[in-house]
Amino acid sequence: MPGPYRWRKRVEGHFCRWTMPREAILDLLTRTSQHLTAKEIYASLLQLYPGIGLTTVYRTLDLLEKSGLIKKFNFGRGENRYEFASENKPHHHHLICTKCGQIIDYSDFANEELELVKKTAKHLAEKYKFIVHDHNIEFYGLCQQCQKRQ
Amino acid sequence: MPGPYRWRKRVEGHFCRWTMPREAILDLLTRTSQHLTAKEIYASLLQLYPGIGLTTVYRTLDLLEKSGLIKKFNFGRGENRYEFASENKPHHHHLICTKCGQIIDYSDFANEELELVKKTAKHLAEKYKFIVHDHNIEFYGLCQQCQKRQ
DNA sequence: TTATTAATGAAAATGGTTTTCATTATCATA
DNA sequence: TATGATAATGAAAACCATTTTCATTAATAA
Repeated sequence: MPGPYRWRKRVEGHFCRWTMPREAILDLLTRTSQHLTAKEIYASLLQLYPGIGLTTVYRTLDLLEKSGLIKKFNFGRGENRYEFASENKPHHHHLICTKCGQIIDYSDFANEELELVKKTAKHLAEKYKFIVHDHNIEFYGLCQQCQKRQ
Repeated sequence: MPGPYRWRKRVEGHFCRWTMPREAILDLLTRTSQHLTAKEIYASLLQLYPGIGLTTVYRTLDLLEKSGLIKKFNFGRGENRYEFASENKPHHHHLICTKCGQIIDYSDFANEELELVKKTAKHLAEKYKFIVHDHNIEFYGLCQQCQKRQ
């Protein structure tokens, strides 16, 4: 684990207390490009932080999500997956292979997409009086490898 | 339950045998505009078909989904929800209230959206050698009622 | 009508996630 | 820099949607 409490300042106001497990979980998510499950995070941290509990991982992920620092996704495979959400990180969506579960981030046509999304959100706000906070776009199909071994 | 086996013809080729539970489940999904869970379907059918088992509901939903007659959604609330998928039914997506879970179907800007989706799918096929079979767009936010009682 | 075997339903198992509760550790205050 | 209030933790149990098992039932081809 890196120097303790590197994230404390970035996180101020969101939490009563900043602790080692919280630091470790957030730090791991900022360092990976993968979309990890709670169990994967737990397994990964267990090496550096033998005392950590899976319960704490779930609780911390919940808190981090509620404070907007990470995003939670369910790609229809039974478990939730998490990724770090930064203002700096480019807006992106996901390609999901329905065979092997591989997830690819893409951000192509982000401008056109954002334009349509904004327009739609505005329209929906008027038509349904629905306030849009977030949106999600995903494509399902087969990745290159799974096409071959089909 | 309506006349038995009304759906048999529409379903030919997808199943070895067409049975009462299958008829009842598919029929229910074609008659509702809601996005039902397995348990909701089970509870609803129990009145008309007292012998039915929840296991059969799950198994049938699985088969119906695999044969493309229904679609499965996970709106991040722990259970899957199902809706009838017909060629006649207009292409639509969902607004999900993050507070009460209400789901609204919308199909505004369907043409523009489909255009962008097609273009993106084609681009992704080239760039990532990924074959797109399906896509999903959803907006998360607050419905009118939940804005008031916020 | 019968035989084959797919489909069913009850009960048990599974697996991701949440809750409970006694213990530990953070941090504001002295 | 102690200290005390209480937030956070971890282990175990509970929860809950879904899947599996297996003996029984029922659909369909012959």
